[in-house]
Amino acid sequence: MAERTRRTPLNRERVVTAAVALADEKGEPGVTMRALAGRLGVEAMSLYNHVAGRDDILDGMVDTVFAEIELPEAGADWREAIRDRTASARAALKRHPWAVGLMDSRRRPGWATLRHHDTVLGVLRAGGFSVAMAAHAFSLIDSYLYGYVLQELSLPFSGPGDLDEAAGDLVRQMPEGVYPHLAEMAVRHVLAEGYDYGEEFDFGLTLILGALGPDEA
Amino acid sequence: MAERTRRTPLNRERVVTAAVALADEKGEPGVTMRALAGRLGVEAMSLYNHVAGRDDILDGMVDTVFAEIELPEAGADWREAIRDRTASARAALKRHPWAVGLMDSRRRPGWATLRHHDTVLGVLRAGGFSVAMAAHAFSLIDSYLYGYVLQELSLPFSGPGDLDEAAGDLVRQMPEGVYPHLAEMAVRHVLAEGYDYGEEFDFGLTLILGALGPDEA
DNA sequence: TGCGTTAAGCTTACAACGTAAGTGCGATGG
DNA sequence: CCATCGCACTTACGTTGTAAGCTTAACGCA
Repeated sequence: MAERTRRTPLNRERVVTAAVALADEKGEPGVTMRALAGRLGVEAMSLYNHVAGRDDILDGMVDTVFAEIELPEAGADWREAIRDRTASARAALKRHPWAVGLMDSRRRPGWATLRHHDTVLGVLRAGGFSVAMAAHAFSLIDSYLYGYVLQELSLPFSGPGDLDEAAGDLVRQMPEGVYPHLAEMAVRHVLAEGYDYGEEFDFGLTLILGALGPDEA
Repeated sequence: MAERTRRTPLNRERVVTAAVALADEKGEPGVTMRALAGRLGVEAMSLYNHVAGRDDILDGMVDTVFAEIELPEAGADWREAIRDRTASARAALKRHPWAVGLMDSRRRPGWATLRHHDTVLGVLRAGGFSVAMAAHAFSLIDSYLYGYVLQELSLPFSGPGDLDEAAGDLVRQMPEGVYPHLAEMAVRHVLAEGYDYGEEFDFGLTLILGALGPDEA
């Protein structure tokens, strides 16, 4: 009787949540069935009572990330709404750096993902976009968002002004004059004081949002 | 003496090339050291005489994809040049669908990658872009490109007008009216005759290229 | 000609992975 | 009180990347 609540019951959500935390700490390959089970105080095979397998867990993880993105309010100005939701999405994707890498292998969107996409489309439609134009805008904005984060993650430097070790090696190995424009960019721009790649994002988003608009045709 | 050329000698390039072919056929997880060795008529451990390990092979594969992208000619109009190279890049990334998924985990660009980036920067600089503006443009264009391909690959349909099985299930399971805008988009746009997601790409690229330009400041 | 060095194959072995199969226990419902 | 069943457990298998060591063929030089 003293052990009535000896352990909180497992379920799919608890498994996926633990998997997200584990991936945040050790990266996506760190999410092994045994490690995940260990963190939940359970043996590996017990997880199969709640999820279909590792792949199912990865699907759930991606959906969890989408669930973290703040949905825009329906009433607001569409540009404002898209800007907010894009910032929130970018933050979520950087908080869980494994998410972008998983996206291209997941073919089954979860309900949070669907809900998110539906809401964004709703904002555009409410802003006066035709169905076709909303599709264009949606594709363009999200392509930019995902692609930007993808590049951000594979950058050889992490913060303003500091290259990491690998990049340092690379630059040092670069024979003089072979990649002149790359060298110019590195020296005169990226390594210049105060540069932050994060600000690059706003430039592109502003350009895109400025050029986009509901069609009058 | 009859066996002088009993087998063509192995080297890093042959290993990586075989890995690319294997990944094209079986996907990235299909590239196992044993399978790869088998295709080269060799045992798994022999590969380690030519590459540092599986990770090194993956690095090489990504660089191979960049090597396949046609470099723009230096003299041409920058918009034309960027458009051509973007089309070539998109084709290469679709020819090797595993490449985008690998990009975010590779931190060591190969020389083909560097050469490619350098040439693109060169085109922009020659077109009159300042260093800072070239960085903006480069980031924006490539983000769009990679993000677009990423989305394209995770789409639940493959060609115009046909959903694949998983997507069919999904649409059927969608409770009426829960994702109204998604449903509208599916019915009135995506599933409409003649729709091809590939054309979506040009819309975004044209918009971006139209809004970009060398700075006069 | 013969010998030492070296490059690049080979075999063996191991820990860690995902998961199929089957066992056992504790709570719940008739 | 007993049957059922959900859920965790143990065991086991095939596959993975790769460390360690062995073998052999080619080559430089005495």
